[in-house]
Amino acid sequence: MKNPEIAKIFYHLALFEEMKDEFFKARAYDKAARMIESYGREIKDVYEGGGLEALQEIEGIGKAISEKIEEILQTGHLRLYEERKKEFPIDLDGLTSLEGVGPKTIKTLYQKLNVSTIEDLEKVIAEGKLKKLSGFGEKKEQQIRKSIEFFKQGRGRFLLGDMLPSLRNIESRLKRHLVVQNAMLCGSARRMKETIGDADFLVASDRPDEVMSFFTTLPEVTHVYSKGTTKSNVRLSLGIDADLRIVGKENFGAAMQYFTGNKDHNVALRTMAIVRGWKLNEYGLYEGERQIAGKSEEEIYKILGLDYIPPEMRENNGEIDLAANKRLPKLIEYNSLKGDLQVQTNYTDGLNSIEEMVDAAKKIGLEYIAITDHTKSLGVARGLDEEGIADQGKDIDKINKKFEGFRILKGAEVNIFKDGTLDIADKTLKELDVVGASIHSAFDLPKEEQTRRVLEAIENPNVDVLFHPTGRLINQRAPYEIDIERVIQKCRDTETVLEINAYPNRLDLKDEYIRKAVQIGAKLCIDSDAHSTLHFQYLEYGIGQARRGWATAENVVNTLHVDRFLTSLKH
DNA sequence: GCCGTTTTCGGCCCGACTGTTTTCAGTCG
Repeated sequence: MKNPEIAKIFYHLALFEEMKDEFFKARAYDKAARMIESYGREIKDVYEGGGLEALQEIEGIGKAISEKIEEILQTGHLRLYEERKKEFPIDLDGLTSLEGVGPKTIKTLYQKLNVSTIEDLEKVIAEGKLKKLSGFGEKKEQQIRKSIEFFKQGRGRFLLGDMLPSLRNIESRLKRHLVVQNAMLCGSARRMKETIGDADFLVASDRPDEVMSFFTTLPEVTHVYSKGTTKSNVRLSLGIDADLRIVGKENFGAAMQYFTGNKDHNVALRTMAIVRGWKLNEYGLYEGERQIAGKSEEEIYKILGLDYIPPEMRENNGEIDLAANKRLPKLIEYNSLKGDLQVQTNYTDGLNSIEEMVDAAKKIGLEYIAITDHTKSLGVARGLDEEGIADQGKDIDKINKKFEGFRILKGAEVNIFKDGTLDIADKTLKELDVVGASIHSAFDLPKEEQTRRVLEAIENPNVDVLFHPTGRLINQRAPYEIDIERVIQKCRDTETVLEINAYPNRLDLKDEYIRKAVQIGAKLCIDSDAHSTLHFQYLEYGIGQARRGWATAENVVNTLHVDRFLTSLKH
């Protein structure tokens, strides 16, 4: 069983415990579920490698939960979970996804009205039974009805790249508002997480009423869930929900820290504060009544004895220990890329000409790009054959003469056949500056076969880069089955570069694999996979992902100037 | 159920908003 499925069982156990008023057990299950869900390796592999003891090494997993995991892995289910489901045969995923409906409401609905699904809930509302329950009323019924409506419109996590431009636009309008002293988009967007569930805006102002009215009446706002003096929650026309929190400017840093998260990182900091006899909340760090930090994020980390931790690292994955020991890596900076190694043009499925792509690349500060159009076995993209590649090379030679201080590199995105061979002859590949290899067919090979296929391609001395190494499309297609650790290892051994594809729905490698690559010293690059001049802006998401994977500039080959970059490639 | 820089027992992050409650419970982040 895979991590998300195991995590789900514990999330559900947490809900059941909460229904039974066992809050601390619930918290323990919830924490274990979150750890499992975000764990870098398959829990199954951890267990098979080191048994119960290895499981208990994971924070939040002790004796009882490790034994439950063992039972799940050995038998495929958990007796306790089956019993709870019998006791409360309820569609938890459905009902908990309704805003304003939590475990207590679910329990009451089930026990008093026999509601176990959203459909049941709609029915008792229609029959007028809901508002007659004690603790429920007209308003509550309205709220739930509205939640059901929104649920049906579809919710979920949104691609960072789909949301960030619009959210930043709102952020900058908040910033410019006359009574706003400071404004910031926090939450998972600030951590540059590949997908975000909602948007968290933070504002410093001493006239919160005016800001709150401004925010809740933005043209993008389609519904106001709640509006208070310091906090409100709305739905935006983008489909995503947004929170606004308003604090005084003396609290802004503490609030930034708090609303950037993640939750586990915050809990760890709060615990550090408690150990020192202090209290940390969104208003500041307090010794008794006295605020000892809060104006800036930096001072909070400093007083807690930590180096400043960049938002992208705040996942409680060991960053706090590193910060305490002054050993945080110096993450790659957002403006540090000199080149882009995957660019398509109108020779195949790109929209723009080579010249247009060069102009756009220059505008965002790049010094070189590799033109890597698709190759012949990708029929849908009208991929180039050996002759087409040679012709394009001649064109590139001509165009290169037109641009001062910019270099167009010759490249290709070649396809890896099922047997690990490539669709372009080695003789042609040898002439190119940058050869990227990728999988565009037979996504569903068994793991061992898929892994061998990719390892074979990496061993080809002409292959410089492995493009989008796991093939996933976020929210659309699962990664293909592959032993990514072996692939990373082989890339290091052969000096093949692993791509971090910055396209918003790829972000492939993902953060935890980047960390693996960084740990063992494999080389990385960050590419836009641009199919149009507009796509170079995606590089920012790739850098964000690299930072989430703790990569430094030294780990990323396209931070090098062009000549040094070319000599860094394998020969 | 987890965990240990006061601890192997006795704590467990903390505050805002809403609704139905006249002092608080539930939910959310």
